Amino acid sequence: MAVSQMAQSLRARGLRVTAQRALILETLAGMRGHRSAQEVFALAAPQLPGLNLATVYRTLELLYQVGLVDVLTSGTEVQRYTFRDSHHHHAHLICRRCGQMLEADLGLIERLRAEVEAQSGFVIDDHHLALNGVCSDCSSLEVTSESAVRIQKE
Amino acid sequence: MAVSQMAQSLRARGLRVTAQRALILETLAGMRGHRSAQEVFALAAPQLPGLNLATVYRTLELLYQVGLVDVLTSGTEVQRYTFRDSHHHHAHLICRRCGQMLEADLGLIERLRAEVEAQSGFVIDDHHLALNGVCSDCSSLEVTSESAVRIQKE
DNA sequence: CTCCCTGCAAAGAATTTGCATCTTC
DNA sequence: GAAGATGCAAATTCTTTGCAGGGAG
Repeated sequence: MAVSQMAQSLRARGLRVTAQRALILETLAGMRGHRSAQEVFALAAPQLPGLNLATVYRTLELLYQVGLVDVLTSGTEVQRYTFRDSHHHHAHLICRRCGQMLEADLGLIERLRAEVEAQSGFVIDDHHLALNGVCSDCSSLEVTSESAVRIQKE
Repeated sequence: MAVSQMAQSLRARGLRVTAQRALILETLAGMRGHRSAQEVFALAAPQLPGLNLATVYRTLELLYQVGLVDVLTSGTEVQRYTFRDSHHHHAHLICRRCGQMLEADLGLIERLRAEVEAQSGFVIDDHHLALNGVCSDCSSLEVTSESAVRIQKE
């Protein structure tokens, strides 16, 4: 379970294990995809009456620093966190038009890691490859209705 | 020059070329690295009295959708934009502790592109590889002062 | 028993929107 | 001249902070 690993990581740094932290981590771990602090809060709050949004912000940031959680933002978006369980090597395909985000699996990234670590002195524990472009739906739309295409949000 | 390309991209979509848009694009193009809307505004405003921050936000978002500009956010940060000139194939190394961001060049990513395009139907025009970890400075610090290390922001 | 954490509430930022007016095509 | 853009200012959201009380080690 994720929480026991968290306890270890926190204690190793003299940080404390609390009900809030455990709940927030488990909530994030249980959610699919990349979630914002607000989303995590919405789902976790009912489980622990009195839980505060500020605590969620503080905890996610802390879990990120400790390395249990990853952060990313795609397109024009707010900060999003992901639980770091399986090290899945996938890329994110982000469409400039509709903003949709797909995931594409690929196992080639891992190869870069050792190389980069050696060069930089970094200890890399996660990666995120974002590919920007236009998805097939949006690009076909463009061809169809010519230059009359309006740019819209969402 | 960047502006002429912009004119083309905009007109192709029935969008207009204005002094503000030209200035914002040129300003971003002239700045190194990844800049926030606020930074672009600060530098551009003196050039065009009356320029409004809201316009900068609207314009950067538009330039992103049109594909002239890229967006990214690393670690715990605000939205940042970059002018898309040279397609430099580099990765960003982001430290969980101090938040510093280094760039590491590597030319292997390009290979993935065709593959991913074929699989997904996306037309990819930019990429961004973020590698999260702990930089050498921070990791040596940890070893030295043991578990007494406090986690701090910035 | 000592700090670390959390809840609360208020402060700050960062972004977005409505609308009247000015411009580009 | 018509539809698109911009400037302003207000409204939203998202995040962060100061503090006093509660809780983990």
